[in-house]
Amino acid sequence: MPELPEVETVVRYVRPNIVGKIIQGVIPQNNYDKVLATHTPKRFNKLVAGQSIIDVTRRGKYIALNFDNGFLLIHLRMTGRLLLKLSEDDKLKHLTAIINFTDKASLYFKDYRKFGRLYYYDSMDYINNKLGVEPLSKDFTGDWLYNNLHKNKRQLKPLLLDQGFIAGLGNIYVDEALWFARLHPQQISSVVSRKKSNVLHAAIQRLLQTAIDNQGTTIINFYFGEGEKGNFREQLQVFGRQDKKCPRCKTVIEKIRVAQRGTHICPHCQKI
DNA sequence: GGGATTGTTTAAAC
DNA sequence: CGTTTAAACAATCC
Repeated sequence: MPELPEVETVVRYVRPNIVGKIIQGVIPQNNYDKVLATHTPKRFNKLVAGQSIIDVTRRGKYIALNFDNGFLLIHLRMTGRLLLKLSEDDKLKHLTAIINFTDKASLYFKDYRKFGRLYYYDSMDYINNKLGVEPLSKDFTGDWLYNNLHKNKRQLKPLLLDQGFIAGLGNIYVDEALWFARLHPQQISSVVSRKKSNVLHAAIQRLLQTAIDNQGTTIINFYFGEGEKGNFREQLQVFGRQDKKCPRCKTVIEKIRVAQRGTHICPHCQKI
């Protein structure tokens, strides 16, 4: 379940291995042309073939291969993985695309649920207009969060999950951040106090940065490189810890549903 | 077999 | 209009 820290971990893993390479072609696998979200395979290849990778960056949960002219974006969705080589036991039927380079190297897109997609855009404008603030950028300030929580009248959890509000948060880090700020996920955003908003702001930034430092969180299926796991799981306070005790007050953590998503809360610390 | 799981988009309902 | 809910997408696990 790659969220911002996991995507950043993948970017840092592939960047030194593919910067400078020239794309020869992008080949959908297993008849899954749908993996190319923006163009037909023929058109997609016309746009990316011959392009040199200047840099690999991240915007929200998107990975961006930067060309001199244009961008190839990759979204891992839930189970997507980027591999620099295939191991013996990699199941070929789970491959959805291969990006071939002119030096015979390849970047393999493996995705057993097939939700992950590749996109080509001339500029990042389309994606930038769709996505909200980068939570680790200087634009994401305490003032920004407080003001924008109060511009909306929505439940906190679906608001924080909305990529058009803040780009990159997912189920894990939202549950963790709300617990740190002692905020109930169904609290309406416009009534959050300045004090709690500030705690939430600090928690979001600290969680994301610490998770990146620990190469992300592996719950079930986040791996990068050659099967390496993220180490942040050990630092989770509520996510996946239903029926266990709240680290703060020892109340039993509950798993509830908010906006159709499994949601972990301490019923004592987090009240509406 | 039924239900939950995950992120995002889109459509419909409120 | 703003917000909420549900379905769709795919495959697997319990």
